[in-house]
Amino acid sequence: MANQRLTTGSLLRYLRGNTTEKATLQVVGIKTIDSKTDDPSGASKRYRLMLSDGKATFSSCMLGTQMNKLIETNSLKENSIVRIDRVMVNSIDKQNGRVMLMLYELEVLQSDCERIGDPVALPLTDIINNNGNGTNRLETVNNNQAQAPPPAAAAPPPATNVIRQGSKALPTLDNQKKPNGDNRFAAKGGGGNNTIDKERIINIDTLNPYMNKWTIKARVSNKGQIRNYENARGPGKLFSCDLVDQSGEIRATAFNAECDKFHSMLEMGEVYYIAKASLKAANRQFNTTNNDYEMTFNHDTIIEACDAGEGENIPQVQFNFIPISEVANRTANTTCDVIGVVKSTSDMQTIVSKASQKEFTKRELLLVDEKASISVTLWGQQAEEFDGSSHPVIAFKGIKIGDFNGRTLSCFNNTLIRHDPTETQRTVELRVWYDNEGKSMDLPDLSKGADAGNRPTAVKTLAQIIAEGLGLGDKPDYVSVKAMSTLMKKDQAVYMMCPEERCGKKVVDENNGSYRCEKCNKTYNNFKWAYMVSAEISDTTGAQWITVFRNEAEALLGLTAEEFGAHKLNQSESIIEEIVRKAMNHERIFKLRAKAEQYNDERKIKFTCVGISDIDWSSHGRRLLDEIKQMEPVQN
DNA sequence: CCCCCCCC
Repeated sequence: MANQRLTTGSLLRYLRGNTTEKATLQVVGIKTIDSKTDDPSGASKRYRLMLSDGKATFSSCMLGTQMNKLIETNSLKENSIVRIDRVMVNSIDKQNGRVMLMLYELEVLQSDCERIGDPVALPLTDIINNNGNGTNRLETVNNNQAQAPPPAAAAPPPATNVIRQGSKALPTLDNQKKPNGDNRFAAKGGGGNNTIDKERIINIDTLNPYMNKWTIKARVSNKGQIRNYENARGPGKLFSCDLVDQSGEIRATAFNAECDKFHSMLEMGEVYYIAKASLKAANRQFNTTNNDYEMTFNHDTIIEACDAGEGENIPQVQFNFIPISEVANRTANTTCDVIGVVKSTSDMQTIVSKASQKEFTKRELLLVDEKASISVTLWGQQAEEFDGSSHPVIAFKGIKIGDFNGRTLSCFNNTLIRHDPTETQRTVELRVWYDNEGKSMDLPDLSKGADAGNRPTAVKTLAQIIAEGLGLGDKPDYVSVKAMSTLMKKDQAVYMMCPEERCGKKVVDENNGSYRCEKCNKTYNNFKWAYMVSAEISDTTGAQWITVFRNEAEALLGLTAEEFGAHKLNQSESIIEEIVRKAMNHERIFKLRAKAEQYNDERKIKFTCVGISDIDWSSHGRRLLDEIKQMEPVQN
């Protein structure tokens, strides 16, 4: 139907820089851009649209690649009606004053339609800087450009070749050398013809490589030291910092001359106006912000300190927290932001780096949230200065995910560590949760081999495991076996464990209400029950003794170590026998870690259970738990 | 254009 109302005049308003309105427009032409990049896969394919507002058309509208599928699925086609949800004006070629509209978000309102009206074409030139009179910019060049000789390195690219991944194909005037004196550095208060336009501040989350003439107002939320490097082009130096505003954050790096200039100027926590820097795709491996792009300060970058009080509305930092349990699902050696309560803190320790033979100091924390706990390593000065004795809420921004013994977190020296951060509601939530219940909860620890149970394993018989010599190598082997538990040392299923969170050692019951931990060299007035179950599992080919710890023992027996320990204390023999009997009468998949250990001069393969699964474990476990609970109330 | 961040 052709009766959709188009937003007359909106194209001109967009081109004049008023890009906030959500106009309804008609797509009157679609062109595929032959990107001529090195990438033949078509991944960088782009579409250029001609849009009509009923009265005017504009033919240089670049469609964001994430919407390519609209065209490829034939949802967006010639004469479709769309609503423009996010658009920006981009000056692509200042020599000739050409501009384009970047379409970042749009919605197809009506796929099939007839052509509406008889619109005329708007010029492709910079209407913003020509006061909307539509004349070619060459006739009204501004002073900067009038004095500038044509830059040798920047022949205007053909319009169809302009938008690509990466910035190399996108020379803008901002990247070219300005001949008229040193206007690269605007001192506070400004001066000259290259001061910052504070009236047109844009949000950090809208920055992209295809725009220029932007200014951001941002706080330095993290600042690195100057580092030296050496590569094929010789030695160099750099520093990086993170910049935030209310919309988001971005990483920025300065090399060599800019490194010297801006490292001394930018202060951690202060707010600055920043204009004219290069933008490129963020390197996910090293970028701890959530921005798709990162910034490089260049020759033309202008940074001006914000006057006192002017930056009050700019946040201190942007966190993108993931729950601790989610760390288990993330790729190792990437970074993330987490927040939690410090449940325990180790003393300072010293290690020697294998690579450099240098000594490093460290401290380990156990960080907890409502669902899980994880080991966090602090290094050097950060470790020395850390005081976790009051169980503070700590936020980490840009912390590295490691995969030792499950999942761990390890601080970089640019990891931001914040005690009781005020910018997030989580601080209060976690404080209340921890003080009321969290401090006495026993949560799954991602740093205690949690991921071992998740790795894919082959299913083999017990005879195959022995015949193939699994576990005899230097590294452990993981294998699954379909088997039934046939024997269990029920009297030794639980032991009294040191109450210290990171210890795990067996304590000696001194039979006077105190319990001695030799590892901690301390005497406690309490202990924790912990599982270490020796069980024999059997299949049709053989039998094997295995050791079953916490999570798997809970799955095997259907109750917690604390509950089991309570029955043991009560000397409820019949209940324990019933629990064990129920655990033994059906087949399950046991996931095992096989690893040879030396016992005097005998090499023996030790099998540790790292996972137990059942055909329908959840309903079975609940049934088992319900039955046990009906027998006798569990005492805590 | 860097990108090291350590050990069990």
